[in-house]
Amino acid sequence: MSNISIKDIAAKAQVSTATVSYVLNGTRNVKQVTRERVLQVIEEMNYKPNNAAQSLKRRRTNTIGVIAEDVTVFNVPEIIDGINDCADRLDMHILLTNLRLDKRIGRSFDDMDTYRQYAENAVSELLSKQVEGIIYIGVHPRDLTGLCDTDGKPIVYTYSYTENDPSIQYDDEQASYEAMRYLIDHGHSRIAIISGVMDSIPSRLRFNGFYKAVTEFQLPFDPLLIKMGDWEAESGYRLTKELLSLPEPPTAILSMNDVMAVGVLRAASEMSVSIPEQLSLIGFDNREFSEYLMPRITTMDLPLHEIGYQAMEALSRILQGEEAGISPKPMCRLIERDSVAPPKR
Amino acid sequence: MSNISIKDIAAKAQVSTATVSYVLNGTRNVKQVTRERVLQVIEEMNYKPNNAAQSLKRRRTNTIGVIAEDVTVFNVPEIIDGINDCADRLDMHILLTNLRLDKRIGRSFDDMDTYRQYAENAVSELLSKQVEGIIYIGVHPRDLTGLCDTDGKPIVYTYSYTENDPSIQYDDEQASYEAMRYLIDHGHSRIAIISGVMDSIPSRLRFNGFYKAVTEFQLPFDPLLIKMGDWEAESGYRLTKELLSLPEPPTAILSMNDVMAVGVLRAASEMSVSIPEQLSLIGFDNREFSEYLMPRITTMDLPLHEIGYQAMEALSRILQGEEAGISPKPMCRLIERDSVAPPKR
DNA sequence: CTGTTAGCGCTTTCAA
DNA sequence: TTGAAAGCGCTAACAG
Repeated sequence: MSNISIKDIAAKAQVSTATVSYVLNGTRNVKQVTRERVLQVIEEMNYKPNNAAQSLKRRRTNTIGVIAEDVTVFNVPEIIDGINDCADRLDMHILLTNLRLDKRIGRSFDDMDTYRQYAENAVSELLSKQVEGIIYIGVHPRDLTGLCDTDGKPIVYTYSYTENDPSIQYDDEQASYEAMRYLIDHGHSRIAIISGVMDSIPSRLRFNGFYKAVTEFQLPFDPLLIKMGDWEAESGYRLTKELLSLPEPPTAILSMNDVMAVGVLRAASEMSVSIPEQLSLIGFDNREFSEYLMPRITTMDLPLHEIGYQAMEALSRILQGEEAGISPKPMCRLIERDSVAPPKR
Repeated sequence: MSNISIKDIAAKAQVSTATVSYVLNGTRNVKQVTRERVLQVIEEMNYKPNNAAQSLKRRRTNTIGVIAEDVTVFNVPEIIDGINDCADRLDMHILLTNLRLDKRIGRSFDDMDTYRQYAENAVSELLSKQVEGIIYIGVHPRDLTGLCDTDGKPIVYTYSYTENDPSIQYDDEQASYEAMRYLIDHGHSRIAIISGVMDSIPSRLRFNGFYKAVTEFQLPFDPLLIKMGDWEAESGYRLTKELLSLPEPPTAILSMNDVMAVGVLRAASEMSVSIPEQLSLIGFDNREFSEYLMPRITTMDLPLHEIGYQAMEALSRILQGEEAGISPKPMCRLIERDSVAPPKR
């Protein structure tokens, strides 16, 4: 059992506790033989320094807190992984709190009051554990201003943002612009878009990218090709049916997420419209299943790992007293698969 | 900034530090007015107790360590969530370490030496942080005997096991038996099975369940219906082609995971064998995508949340000085969807 | 009901 | 090159 303290080591090695501390931390020159003797005793007794005592004394923990709204939501684990990746390099430690929002409050993210309590408790606990900063991982990009009071400690948001604190997000607008360009490059001009719920940031940004491409490439603009979904497969299904029933149906659909793309697939299949031969499809998120569908769908990969990594970097920079710095937004990357082909004429 | 200590509170509230501590912990009766005064000052100054100091003094941290081999692997987040769920109720805290094994060593889990170092460091760090016990979450069920020396602190394994320590796993054998029964109940008797790699524990156990059903229900036993896959979609694809080319092909396939089931779907589609009309299919794992395939596939849901929950419970019991206790293995649950139908005759 | 005080295990200043 | 000793912020035994 680890009730061995520096004192036990000191006694057994016949030195003072100070000396043990010196060899442990390399804070001072210690005679070679002494050092070796101490090291050996440490080894023998399998001594592990008590981190609580160290933190108390040093008044530093090298630890940051990570608050995840829900670790079971698809984007979160990869972001955590990115944070870990960076933290390992910086020799920082992570204290992870899982708010379990999905299980506890379902999808009602609109009303912050319902989960503010959870967030506050998490922050409070983390602060109590002397973290030097916090990274907050949302499950859905939205404005979280006023959610957490971190008592002056720096906080960085990912996959969400606030008015005052730094936040790391990928470039949604660029992503949908790229997707459109890819479709256009393949010869499409009658391109429909199925959005997520319209009060969501990504929906708006992705629309911007869409419009930008439409404008820039002078595509015929047809409001009938713009459909408002709600992120769920059912809406993709329903809207695709509408789209394909149009007198002049689109030759390609850009779906704002992969889940709705599943609905597109189903609708197309039911209407005997084959993808990609008669209809091209691009999804968003590069969800794991997008690769398993038939056909495997072309989709936008979200730079989740990098978002986490950058969040950790930014926080570290702030901790060093530097500016958060505005590294360029991580970019999405198109994963080319089998759901896009030139339109048949 | 939280450099406010109990002393500051004591001074401002004109009491001793002891009194502050008493009201904070409710360890002793404190006169109503005094308590309120203290509480108010605490509130005013936004005081948060220093956890490091508390732990040091109390010699208890109420904290356990969780070592996840890789948080980005599908089974892990849900297990973590279960641990969290239980830990919240027990008022225990979690220190999570992500080994990042998938990114660092890929799939070479066979050679423990390649990752022992990571595991040892993780344990060592956790011990240093005074965790009272550890839960280890594997990404693949296998024997981990000798991986970690926890220096006498209790450890519970999930999704893996060792010879000497308690471990929580679901019942693989029962699961495949149930799947078989479901198929049999639907009228199938010529049932093929596509396994994972054969040196894996789940493969063997699921085979046992398969045999048990075959024996118990006196199905015609045909070795041609037994195929060894490797967990990947490609193997499901290839083996299904073999199966469907048999003089007397099976009417149903039990695939030992959902990924290989995707291969089954592809092969069947290519050979114009429709599922479930001409071929029934059951998968394993209830991966998210299984619901998005066409048809939505019937699959065995793994009780991941419960595994995590039970691991935490078991650890807590050990910490209380009780026996780990052998609660019954959590059961898998068949998720009925659209890939099973009676065989056509 | 409240206060004084010894220490938890460690780092670090000061002194030798 | 080493040691003595003062605390870091807190809890709890002891005293009143």
